[in-house]
Amino acid sequence: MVITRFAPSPTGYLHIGGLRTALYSFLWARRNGGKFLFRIEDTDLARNSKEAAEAIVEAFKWVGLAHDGEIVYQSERFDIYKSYVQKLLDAGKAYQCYMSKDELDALRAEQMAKKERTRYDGRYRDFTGTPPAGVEPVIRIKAPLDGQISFIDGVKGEVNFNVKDMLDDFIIARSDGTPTYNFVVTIDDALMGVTEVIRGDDHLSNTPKQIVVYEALGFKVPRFHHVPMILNPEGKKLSKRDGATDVMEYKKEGYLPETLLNFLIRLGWSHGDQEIFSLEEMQAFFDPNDINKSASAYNKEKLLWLNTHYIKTLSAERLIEELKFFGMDISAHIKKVELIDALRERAKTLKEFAVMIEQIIVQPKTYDEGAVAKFLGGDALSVLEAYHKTLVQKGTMNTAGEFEESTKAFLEERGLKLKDIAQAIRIAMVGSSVSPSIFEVLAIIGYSDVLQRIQNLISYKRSTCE
RNA sequence: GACCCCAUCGUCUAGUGGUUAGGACACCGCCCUCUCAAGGCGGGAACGGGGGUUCAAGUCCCCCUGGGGUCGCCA
Repeated sequence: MVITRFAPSPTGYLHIGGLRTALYSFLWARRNGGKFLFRIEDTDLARNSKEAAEAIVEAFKWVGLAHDGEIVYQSERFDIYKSYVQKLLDAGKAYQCYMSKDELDALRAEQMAKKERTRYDGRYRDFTGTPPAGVEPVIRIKAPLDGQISFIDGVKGEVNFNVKDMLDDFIIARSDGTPTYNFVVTIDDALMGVTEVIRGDDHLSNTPKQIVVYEALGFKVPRFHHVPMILNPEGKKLSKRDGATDVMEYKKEGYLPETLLNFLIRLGWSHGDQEIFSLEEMQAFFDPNDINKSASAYNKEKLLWLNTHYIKTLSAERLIEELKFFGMDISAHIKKVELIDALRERAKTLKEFAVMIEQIIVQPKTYDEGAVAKFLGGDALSVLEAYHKTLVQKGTMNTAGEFEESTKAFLEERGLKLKDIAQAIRIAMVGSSVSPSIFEVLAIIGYSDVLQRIQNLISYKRSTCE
């Protein structure tokens, strides 16, 4: 049974790097019929907030990655951690260290000055004397003194660390009694039965520490997959300054969850030349052993391209639903499907999509001056008036086909081309010279509103001429 | 600074010793066309450098260079 997990610490929002490792973990568990667990790493009471935890859960919900079981909060498991600290203490595998923070800082400064690597010197490792008064001790684990710690990483391959230049007796419980990260992750991963840990590259050098804990506690070491970081377009580490590292920011910008997932899975992973993956395909093909070793920069153009792809191919129902978030509810519009289909190939984001819809369904309040000057000069206005008259005589019209037929007949009678009137009609309908095919637009706007919009333009033009 | 990781078009990548080094995004050109898109066709564009190994190296080994990460009583 493959059990994976996503374990963010709630210090802020869910960022796209985190979402990517979550996606990978999710897919690998699903592909193997295993479990994908969710844990909130909130042991640092001072820095974590309930809101941040909720924001992460919300973002998770938006992209639609369902986890198995209840969410585990580390802040509710301190008793468990405490018992394991005690276990190590009793077994002589951990000890109390009475070194104060100031002393530690001084030691580090000294080591730094000597250009040595900073490390705890183990002064209380075998201490048996009387502890100094007034110092609350921290608990340190007895790490091996020499040798090598090696493991096979699913993406990096064999990784070796020399104990001498990597490890020291690191702290597993602070002086206030709360346990630290490297200690609790291993306990929880072991207790939750996690078999494969898929996480960011930045944890690679934590791994030997965690292996020390696994071994001290007699737990089975899981398989690790350290996935490379995501870089910003300049090739530097992605930071908050780069903007749009918050998953929910993508929702606000009008990206679909499908887009983001598809984008993220192709960053550092591939399946031949395939670019588009449904969630089902991702589940069928994804294997953490195929993840690239090198970091990858994300590029906005590709993200945007993916979004246009999904907007083009998604069902009208879904699009109508998604558009509501942008204040555009067209679920009651009689031509809603036509509206969606007329615009889906032009909108790059849902945000844009909403604006484009508005430009069609709401009568233009102003007209693009440049377009009016360019396309309504000469006898264009009288042609438009004649066209209006022709439409009035029709009594009613409904489909794009009907509008097209009448318009073509009108033009033919006068020896005109569609070119000669299309832009004038477009300006009447939407106020500018850009829109989808005019016949589709006419059908969407509807017969009576079409007449009115043409009339409006004519009146406007007449009034400005005089 | 120490340790670890990494290195194919501008970007994401294919490539597991023999390829005209393939695809995608972006860019440029042409076609289509009622505008804008979309779409179709075409184009330019890469193995960081140096040594080996081998009949043969983008692929294996070493060095250099460059980039990234970690060195907390943060996670």
